[in-house]
This record gives sequence, structure tokens and C-alpha cells, in this order.
Amino acid sequence: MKADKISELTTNRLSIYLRCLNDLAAHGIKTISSEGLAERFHLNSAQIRKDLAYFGEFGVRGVGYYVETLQKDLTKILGLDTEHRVCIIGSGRLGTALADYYEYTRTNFSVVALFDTDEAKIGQKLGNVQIYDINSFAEVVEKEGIDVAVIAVPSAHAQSVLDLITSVGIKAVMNFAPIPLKIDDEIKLKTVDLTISLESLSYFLAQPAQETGKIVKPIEKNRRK
Amino acid sequence: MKADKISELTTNRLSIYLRCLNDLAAHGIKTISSEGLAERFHLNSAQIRKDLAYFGEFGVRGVGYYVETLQKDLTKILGLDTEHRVCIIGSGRLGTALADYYEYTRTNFSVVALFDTDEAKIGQKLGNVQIYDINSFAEVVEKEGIDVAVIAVPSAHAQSVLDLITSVGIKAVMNFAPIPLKIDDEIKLKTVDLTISLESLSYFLAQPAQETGKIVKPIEKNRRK
DNA sequence: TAGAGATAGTTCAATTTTTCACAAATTGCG
DNA sequence: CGCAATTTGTGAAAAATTGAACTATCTCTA
Repeated sequence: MKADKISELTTNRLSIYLRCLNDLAAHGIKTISSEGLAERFHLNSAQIRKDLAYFGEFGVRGVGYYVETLQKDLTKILGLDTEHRVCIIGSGRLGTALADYYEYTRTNFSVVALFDTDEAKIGQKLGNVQIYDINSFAEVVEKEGIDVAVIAVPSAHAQSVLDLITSVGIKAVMNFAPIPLKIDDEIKLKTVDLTISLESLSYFLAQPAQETGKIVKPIEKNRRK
Repeated sequence: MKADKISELTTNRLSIYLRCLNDLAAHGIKTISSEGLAERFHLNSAQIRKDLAYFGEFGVRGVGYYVETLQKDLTKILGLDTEHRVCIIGSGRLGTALADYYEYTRTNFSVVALFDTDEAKIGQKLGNVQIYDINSFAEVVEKEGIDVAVIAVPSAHAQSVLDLITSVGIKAVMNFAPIPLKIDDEIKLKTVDLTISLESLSYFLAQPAQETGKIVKPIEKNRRK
């Protein structure tokens, strides 16, 4: 199949497939068909085949996919075989929790710096990660070879932090501030919005108990005061 | 407009609009047009109008939307005017960080219980939230009037925890375990996958520096061993 | 109070994403 | 070896989502 622009929905699913394969491998399973994968993990087999087909031919007709081989292929496709150095801007509750979390779940990303504006925090360490003054951002990024930034500051400061991040040439950014940010085309910004997630549940709970996502009465029209 | 099935993409955007309105209100702005909202927050004006139109007529032609009124309407639509009681299953790093985070960011959700299997943790308190034995799940849910559950356990246990949650009648679940879960139709499961988010950045960084999301060489075909 | 200007609500077209269904390829058995 | 059983990869249909264009409505000014 043509390897053109790949949708983010597709790459997100590749992440999921990889974790499913890890699970299968841990259970000693050697080969799996798309149908088998779909059944075990509540996925759609046609979608699995199509997603994989964007990147090459990994399967063997009549057999399925070799778990171990596909694991390796996906790892490579997702770039999980190269290391990245991450900084987190904002060493508040969320920032420190993230530093902790990412430290703990060993991945190819390692947190090498935290940044803050708070005099009381600057100079301290969280685990073995130094908290730096945000004013020294450019030089620390340079010195530490940082290529990924995580925004964990209050919404009001998120845009200016993003501008700072892009100004030093970092191209991959993860944002936890629940506000839309303006980005340049060449930047990859991934927003995780814990607020939306909760409000999504809130909306669901506010609906009369029927199927998910039905609405009943439209609210009456506003008029000029 | 017809108020039929509302897409989750739409309700997610309502959350975003609400935060934009909060921002505007904080700046003392009284009215805003869809175009104005779109420009300030990098959104699409047609989409804003359409999303809102699913729920009623909130705007005044020739004027726009009244910030304060629309805030109230969206708050109501999203069910943010009613309180919900949340439990978090898994009091490890992630679980405690989430308890902390949700406690801190005052919303209409309050964390009222943590659950764990670890004897050392059971009976302790995190802030003023009790850590309970997972074996007493049903009775604590009943006693505390819990209607929302958060899964913050390792992937391997996520499905059985979800089954437990649904067995006691909880309908809204937030899942942080990075594995696909099987759910009943009447349950609302919202997964936040911090792993996917990172791997998404990893994929981006693995691509040759062009536009976002291009792929270059398909991997060669597998053959039977 | 009539007309110009602004802007919401709606319809329709374009795009993206998912799903279906089938031809092509591979294996294993008789 | 040849045929039945599998299962992939893919083209095309269907569904969902987005975006643009149009119409209706409201305000304000003269």
C-alpha cells in the first residue's frame, strides 16, 4: 500500500497494537492473525490490517503475523529504538508527578531537566533531576541535548512557554495545559487534557440513562436583554 | 438544529469552549462572536456555531454570544453543575498523583476513596482520603455514594478491575491503564493513555524532518521461516 | 422605520476515517 | 501434487467529521 501521509489515529493504534503484541509475547504466543488480535483485544481486524499495510507487508497469508517480528517492526516504526531527552516546564504537582511517572515507566524518553520560576524550587533536585531557572532554558536545553518538552504550567502561561520552547528549536512538545495553543507547522504538539476527560464523563452522567451520547431537550433561545 | 446523537468530538470541544469563555470572562469581555472566539483561540468558527447549535440557540445574530450566559449554558450542558463522587483504584504513583491533582483542581468531582490490594497501604490516608481494601469495594461504593471510578492499576489488572467496577453498577469510568478494555454498552469508559501520547511524539521524531506525519520507506516483506 | 452591517444557524460539499468484501497468497493434508 | 482452508492486503462503499457558503435574523443609525 502507498506510504503517504499517515493519520495520527493510525499511529496511535500502532502504539496499541505494540502493547497487545507485548502481552501476547509474554504469554508465549508466536503468531497471531488480525482476527485473533481483534478478538482478544476488542479491536477491528480490517483496521489492524490496513494500519499495518501503510508501512509494509508484515503478515503471511494463511498464517497471520509473527508476534516477535511485528513487535520489532512496530518498535522501529514508532521510533522507540532511539533515545530522547525530555524537559518538563513547571515543577508543581503535575510536573513532578509526570517526572516521577516517566522516570518509573522506563521508556526511550528520559527526563533530564525540570524548569520553574519559583526561587524556592530552583536549584533543588527531584529524584536525580535538577530544577533549573526558566531563564536559563536555552542554555540548559543546549547543554543537556533536550529534544522534547512537556508543558505542565498553568493555562495562563502555557502559550508563552510554548513560544519559548519553539524559539530554541525543540520540535516535539507535550502539553498538559487545558487551553488551545497556537503552533507552527513544523512543531508536533500533543495535548493531554485531563479536564476534558473528566468533563466528558460529566456530560455522560448528565444525560438521562439511555445510550451513550443522546441529548434530550435543547435549551431555550437567548434574547437581547 | 436536531438534537440527536452528539459526537464525543463535539462534547470535547464544548469543554474547550467553556474554558475559552472563562478566559474571556476573566478579561471582562461581555460578548464574543464565533469568529472572534475562533481567532483568539485558533478554532474554526463554523465548527463552534455548529457544535453549539446541537444544543439550542445561544447566540444573537448580529451580536454574537453573551459570554456569561453561554458559560452558564455550557456548564449545564456538560453537567458541571452537579457533584460527583470519585474513587481511584490503585494507590501507586499514578493513583496518588491523580488524587492529588483532582483534589487540587477543584471541579465538580471529588475524590472520596482510594483502593488498593497492598496491606501496607490499606487503612492509611492520603490527604484526607482513606485507602480501602479492594475487597470492600462494593460496600464502600455503596456507603460513600460513589458514581465515578478511576483505574490506575497496572495494565495486567485493568480488565478485572473494570469488571469489578461495572459489577457494582458504576457507569462512568476513567482508565489510565494503556491497554484496550472490553466494556458493556451502557458504560462510559474514557481512556487517557500517556504511553500513546509519548509514542506519538516518538513517531514524529523518527520521521525525517518534513511535514508532520510523512513516512518514507516501507519495511520489507516477511517470509515464512 | 428603513436600510446597512454583522453574525448566528443551517445546508450542502469536501475530506477523512472506518468498514466491508473479495482477490491473491500461503499452508497443510490427502 | 492439487485442493481446501486460512488469512493477508486492498479497492471500493459507507459513515463520520469538517469546512465553506448561504440564508435568516438582529442591531444600530440616520
